[in-house]
Amino acid sequence: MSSQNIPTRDRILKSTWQLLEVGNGNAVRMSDIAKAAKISRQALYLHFPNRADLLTATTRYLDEVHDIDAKLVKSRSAASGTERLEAWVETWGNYIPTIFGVAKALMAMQETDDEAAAAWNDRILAIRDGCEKAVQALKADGKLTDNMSEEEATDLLLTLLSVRNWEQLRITCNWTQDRYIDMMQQLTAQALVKSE
Amino acid sequence: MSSQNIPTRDRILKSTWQLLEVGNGNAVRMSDIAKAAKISRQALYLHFPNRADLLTATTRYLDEVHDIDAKLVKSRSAASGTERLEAWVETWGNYIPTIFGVAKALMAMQETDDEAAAAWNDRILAIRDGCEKAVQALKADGKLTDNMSEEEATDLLLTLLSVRNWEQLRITCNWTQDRYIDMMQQLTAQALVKSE
DNA sequence: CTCTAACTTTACATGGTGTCAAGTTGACAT
DNA sequence: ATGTCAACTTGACACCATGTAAAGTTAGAG
Repeated sequence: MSSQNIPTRDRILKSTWQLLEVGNGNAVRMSDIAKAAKISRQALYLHFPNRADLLTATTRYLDEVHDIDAKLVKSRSAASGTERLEAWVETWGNYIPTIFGVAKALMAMQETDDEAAAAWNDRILAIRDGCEKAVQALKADGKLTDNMSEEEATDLLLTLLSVRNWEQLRITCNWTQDRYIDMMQQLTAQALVKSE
Repeated sequence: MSSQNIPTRDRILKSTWQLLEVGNGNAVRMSDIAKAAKISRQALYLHFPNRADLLTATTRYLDEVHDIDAKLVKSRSAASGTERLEAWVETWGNYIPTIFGVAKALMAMQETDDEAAAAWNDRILAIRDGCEKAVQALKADGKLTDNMSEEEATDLLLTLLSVRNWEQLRITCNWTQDRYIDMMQQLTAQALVKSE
């Protein structure tokens, strides 16, 4: 097994991600992860103090593996505000499937665990930042609708692009990923771009 | 205390609702409910076999108390498709705050408990029906956008009007209820009504 | 050969749900 | 007055997941 050579920590993170990925974020226990990583449940706690920490480390791991920063930089190079909004929706929307499992597990923990709540909040802030930048680009072009303030526009964009909405359309309603992206691009443009 | 005279079952349902309401659906235990209803934790199980059943009974109780059916009938009497969409968004959107606590608790249970998942799904189907009717009214008027099928339009409307989106805007982003309704009416109209 | 870091095994505390069984209480019928 | 029944109480316990604690194993580096 080549997986035996990978450092334990990485093997744990990879296993965590895979289990959450195939199970769509449902009910993955510490013991399941340990089994998948071929170590004892207790050894997990030698690497991560608790479940919340393991999950947040997994999101960081995914960000690294997929070099999300590079993709974000690319989406920021769009010429006009409308193109930038489109690019942002596409970039983030296409990243959701990757992190969905871990995100769902973190969201579920959030209700009861303060640490998990803080961790998830942190990630949301990063996404909100992307939304805000897109709104600002629109505003700079004089293309932001007069129906709302920049802050409201950011709130709305963040809400439309939520992981839950992706889950609803992509998983529950069985839309294709392309259809989801397409629809979100339309929807956000209609909502935020001034019509003339 | 007048509450001593109310039949136990009703007192339980009322307590459940109140606890979930004030706590925004967070972490209400069976023992908390028992204490609030002034009975022992075990007596709860004489009235409801488990937590999922208690929660679903609470939603039905709320539907009854607020006579939601009557409100829905009213929203269906709108003349045009666009008016009907507007009325539906307003009716449902204004009902969300009432059921939010219970809904959140039920959604949280859904991840692990099959019975809770089925119960919540049942409720969603009822709401989906409202969305579908609104879309059909739009279609009948020839006002449904050509961008999507009736089914897709229903999926989208259901997603936009989700409890999670309400929570995001109303609680997390601190929007007023009026602003929420207003924005949702705009958003759904832009997305679903044919522009000419 | 020894020390140490990474791991294993076993055991146990905690906190919530749900089950079980034996007792209490008050109203109502006979 | 007595028995019965339903609604409740009390106390104990099984289950399951997280997290803690402690003692033992093992492989590699000095």
